[in-house]
Amino acid sequence: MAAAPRHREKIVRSAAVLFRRQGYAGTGTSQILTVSGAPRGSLYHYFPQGKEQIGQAAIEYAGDLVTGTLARLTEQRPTPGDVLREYGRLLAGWLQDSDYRDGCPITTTLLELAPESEGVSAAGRRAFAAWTATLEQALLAAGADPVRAPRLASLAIAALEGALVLARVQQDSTVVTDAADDVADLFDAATR
Amino acid sequence: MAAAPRHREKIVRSAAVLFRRQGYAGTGTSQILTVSGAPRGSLYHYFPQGKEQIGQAAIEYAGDLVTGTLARLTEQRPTPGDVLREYGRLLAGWLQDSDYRDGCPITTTLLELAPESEGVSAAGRRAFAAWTATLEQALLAAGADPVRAPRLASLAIAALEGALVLARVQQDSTVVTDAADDVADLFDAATR
DNA sequence: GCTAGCATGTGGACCAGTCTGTATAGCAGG
DNA sequence: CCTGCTATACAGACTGGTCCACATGCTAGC
Repeated sequence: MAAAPRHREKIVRSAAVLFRRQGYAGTGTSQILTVSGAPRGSLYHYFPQGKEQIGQAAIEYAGDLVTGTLARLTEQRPTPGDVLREYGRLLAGWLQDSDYRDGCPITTTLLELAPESEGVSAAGRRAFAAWTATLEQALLAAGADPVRAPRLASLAIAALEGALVLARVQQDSTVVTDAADDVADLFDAATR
Repeated sequence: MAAAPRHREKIVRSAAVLFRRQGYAGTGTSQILTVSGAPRGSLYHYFPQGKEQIGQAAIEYAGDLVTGTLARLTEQRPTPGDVLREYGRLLAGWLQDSDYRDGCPITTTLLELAPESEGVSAAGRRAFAAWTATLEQALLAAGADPVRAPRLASLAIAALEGALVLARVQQDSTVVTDAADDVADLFDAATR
């Protein structure tokens, strides 16, 4: 080895931030390079398949962050309903703090590339699966019906995902906390 | 007047289809022209503010189609819950028929441009407002609590919106019908 | 009722800039 | 000295947008 690989991480992180705000096609590789401070050579050294591979890496990176946050909340909060309520509040706060620019970190890229790009679709599938699995485990641990749990978990992710779109367009994050609270009530009812 | 304006409509319709599948930035004006059969001059004749104005027109066009569908269902189906269940089935069918390419017709463009582009954001706001208003009216007509109705309507749109993203990535439309059915049960409970 | 003039819309050539991706030279560390 | 990485110059395709000559069909004036 030589010259520590300083740039790979910065490229992925910068790409994730930019894709989240302006979308995949709306973000040029040059912009990723400017923001990350990496030279073009490094980009194609780490990502020989080019931009699409960066899209995949960015989704994996951002997806893991969300999974980690959900897992942490699951440990901290007493019930699955409270996990969801708290996560809704977190999302609403981030949205407001960014002037309604930072929505879901993977949705935009996925909508632009899925199902056309297989690699990106697979990364998105893994991310969504991990998120729903985390909620599903929490529901099962709280005594929910094994048939009902996965469906409720998917509903929660879908509702939050959609609420983030509405909130961004309406520049009002109420819909996010409201949706989280409503589905959380369903969680409560299913684990009582 | 002279030379009947043949091309405007075709430009908007083609743009709506393309934006829905590949996103706004991922669709070039040349592609819109090829698909619509219009010449470049016509595009900038009808849309002097260029591509962004087409994005706005495409959102208005697609938004009105959805509003119309929801209004029609509201007349045909006995309860708001049944409207939602039926609409979920329609969406799932369209998604499957298009090999999971045709999701929500306005989400992708909105996520790419909102809140940066004011015109596009406003068009999206109007579309979402019309959709939720249609469901809200149905809920109120069925005797739902005036405080609860708008919130339930927003939840329904958010859940469907998010479910369409999940379904497209997972190439499985079950989540759409499931989400619609779950929220429809809430509609039923609120109008009983 | 003819025609000149005019607004509306068509068709496409063209431009400057940007895009993704390639090629290759240089550099640091084992 | 060889390998992993950095750094930059460059290429070809394509982008959104401008411009202008031309076709079309209504209307005012005679």
